[in-house]
Amino acid sequence: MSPKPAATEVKAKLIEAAIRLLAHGGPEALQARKLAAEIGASTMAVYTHFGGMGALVDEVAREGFRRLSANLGEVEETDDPAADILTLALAYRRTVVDNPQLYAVTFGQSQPSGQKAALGDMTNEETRQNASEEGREAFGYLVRAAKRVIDAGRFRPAPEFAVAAQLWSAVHGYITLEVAGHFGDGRNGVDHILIPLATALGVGLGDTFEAATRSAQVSIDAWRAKEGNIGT
Amino acid sequence: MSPKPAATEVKAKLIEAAIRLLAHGGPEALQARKLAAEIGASTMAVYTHFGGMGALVDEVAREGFRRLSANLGEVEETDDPAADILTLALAYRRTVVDNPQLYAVTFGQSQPSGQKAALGDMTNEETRQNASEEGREAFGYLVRAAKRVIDAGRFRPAPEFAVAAQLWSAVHGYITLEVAGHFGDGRNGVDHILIPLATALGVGLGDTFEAATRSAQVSIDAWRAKEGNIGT
DNA sequence: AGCGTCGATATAACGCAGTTATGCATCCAT
DNA sequence: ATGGATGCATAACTGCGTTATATCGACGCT
Repeated sequence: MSPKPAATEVKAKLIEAAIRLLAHGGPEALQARKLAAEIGASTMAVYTHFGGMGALVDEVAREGFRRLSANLGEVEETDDPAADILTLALAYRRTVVDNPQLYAVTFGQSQPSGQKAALGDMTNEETRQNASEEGREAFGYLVRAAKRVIDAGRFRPAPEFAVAAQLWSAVHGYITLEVAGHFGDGRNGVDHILIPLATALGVGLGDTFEAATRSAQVSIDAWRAKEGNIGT
Repeated sequence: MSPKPAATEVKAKLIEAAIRLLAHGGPEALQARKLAAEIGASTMAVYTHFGGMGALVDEVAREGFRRLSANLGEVEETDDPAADILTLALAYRRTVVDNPQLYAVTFGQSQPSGQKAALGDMTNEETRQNASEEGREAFGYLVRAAKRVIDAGRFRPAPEFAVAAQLWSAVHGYITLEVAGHFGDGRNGVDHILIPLATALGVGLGDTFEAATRSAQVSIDAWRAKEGNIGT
């Protein structure tokens, strides 16, 4: 019937369709039958290529990490590494805010309809490791940035992993809560919470208040120029 | 058949059973049929008392917030408000770590099996508001603590809501990531990430490094005495 | 006290999700 | 060219939330 459509194309098209449906209809739109209809195939496609919806969702989660990594990778390293950290934070936020549904899945915060659980399967080492593997690359950008700030003498000497983990906690926590709707509209949250948070954390990690504020302003100016000062 | 079992007892028993099953079997154990069997009733109990699984899960989420509030409320206010903040953070963490499945539901990170979505229904104002209402009380403890630190002159003058939101972001982010398994075992994460993070944020918010470190130590000592220095 | 009404529940069935069984059609190797 | 293997569509199976229906018990009124 179908003239053998380029083999593994189907797999990619399924993930692509999954992310598209996810963005529009939310997690409940992520269903085998809907996905199959979307790419003009039967539900069997899900099973021949992934083995089940669970594995497909895992792939979607990994793709989210990949896109996050890509977006963080686009942040150029300037000669002000402290500013780069806030720029990374803002890029992190933009990525998640632009597609909250995808990142709800990526961070395991939402498990669409089927069986497997988010935290329930944290005993499942394999799944956890796989997801972390992809996440580690994204985290790597923070580690690298942290090292540069320390090397520049702006942050106190410390293991860059621990410093990056603190930055990650703050930024990830902020974004999670903003997307959950706890901080009013996005612009307000960024101005009054995320930016002060990043600045304060920088100061606490060793930067001077003045230098941290100046670096933040540099990053903010670039951000406003890029994203436009109005918006989500 | 049943001698009219105290009317609204059933509702409470359902939520209780839900939390118990959740803790053991994860989100996938949160099913109408399992809940009914657990309390020795039929699935109709869910519908007469809640209207559906969605509303029951919402109630479970609220109960999670109530327990969190209760645990935060048990933190006494000492004459070192900066130490109190870390104590609150540690109590927050303990609450979540002791029952990660419950708080995955509470924070809307996991939607067991049925229909409604976590972030998908963030357009549903009512649900969002209700959940936030209960969460606001827990958040209130942070706001109050933030105000006390500012009033004591340890933090720079600032709107206490913004300060509390920054603290909340950092702590919530850390806990989320620790529970997701990104920070190795708990003790390691607390020592190398959460405590330095809280201390650094305190410094950035206006405290001196020495005072912040001293206050942190006060809180840590109390924590170790209470929880025992070995453990999750 | 008798009777009617109403609310809660058990039973059973419905709809829709993931999944699986089966057969066919297409492609590759021999 | 033929035989096996692979991908896929169809259709049936399971288990979930949910709903329809009938029944049972309690309460209020006369």
